Amino acid sequence: MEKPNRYENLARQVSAIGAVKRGMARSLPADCPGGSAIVLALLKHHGDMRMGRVSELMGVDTSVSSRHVAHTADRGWVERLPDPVDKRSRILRLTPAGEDKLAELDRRLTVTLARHLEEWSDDDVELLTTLLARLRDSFGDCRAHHV
Amino acid sequence: MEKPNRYENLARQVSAIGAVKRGMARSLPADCPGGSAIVLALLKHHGDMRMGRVSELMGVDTSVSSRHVAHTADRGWVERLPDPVDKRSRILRLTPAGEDKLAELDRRLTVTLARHLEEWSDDDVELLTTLLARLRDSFGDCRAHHV
DNA sequence: TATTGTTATACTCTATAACTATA
DNA sequence: TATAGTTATAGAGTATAACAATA
Repeated sequence: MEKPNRYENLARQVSAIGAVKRGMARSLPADCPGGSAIVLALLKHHGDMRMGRVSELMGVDTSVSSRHVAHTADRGWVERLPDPVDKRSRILRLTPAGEDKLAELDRRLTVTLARHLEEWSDDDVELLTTLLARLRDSFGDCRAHHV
Repeated sequence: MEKPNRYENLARQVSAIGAVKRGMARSLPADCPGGSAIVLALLKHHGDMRMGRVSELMGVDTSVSSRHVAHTADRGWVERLPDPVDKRSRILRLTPAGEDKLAELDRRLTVTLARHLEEWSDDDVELLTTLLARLRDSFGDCRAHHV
């Protein structure tokens, strides 16, 4: 019940946002955990990329993204193509089955968000989206071994 | 690389905010995992409360909050007092040791956030904080068994 | 030597279910 | 019967370290 410092409220709200993330995750089908959904969305939004780029965008260690991508590849949603200029690397590409899966995820997610955010204006949704992107950007590449 | 629907960008940014949460969590001391830190912050901000209120504010099942609170109580940061009007319930209260611990967490957190958010104005920090609180509020009590 | 990616292991957080005690 | 809280178990997510293949 005391005077908060400049960041205390922000920190508490960022922590609380985990509840929203879990609410969104509950709209996912049983065969697609959250990590896989993020991989599909990143490939759709940014196009083909290497493994390292996935871990960079997710802000996790490469060991983590490797497992998430393996899950999507096992189900035929993503293919891992050889990189012609670096034989150590692999190029990730969304398959047609992956496109279909992502479309299902988007349908489910839209239903969930439309239900909870019906009173939000388009402008407010966009403003929050922009600020979150900026926050993420301010933290830079915050994977553990880079700190 | 296609036209996103109304919520696609927001969903991706909410997912990405996990990286910021992990970055903040790395500023915590070894004896205080994130769940314990949240419990201490909630008691400081909202004052004494029952177990059920903690799970409500954290947006998790009571089994989860029970474990987090137990961790803080084991270390003497929180005491669980009997509720005079309901013998099933327990009232949680921050101890002086808990106050000290929370002060340490705030110091560490402020250092971390000040480093990453140095280019943010106070107004923008406050705006994002407000929007996050509203987002959390729009999702209501999104614990699993209430959906 | 350094880098890209994979795998094994351990830790944190969470939900479900079964349980105790009390309302 | 219903509710407040605890505990056991299982699952998802992540980081560290060790490793193989290539640059």
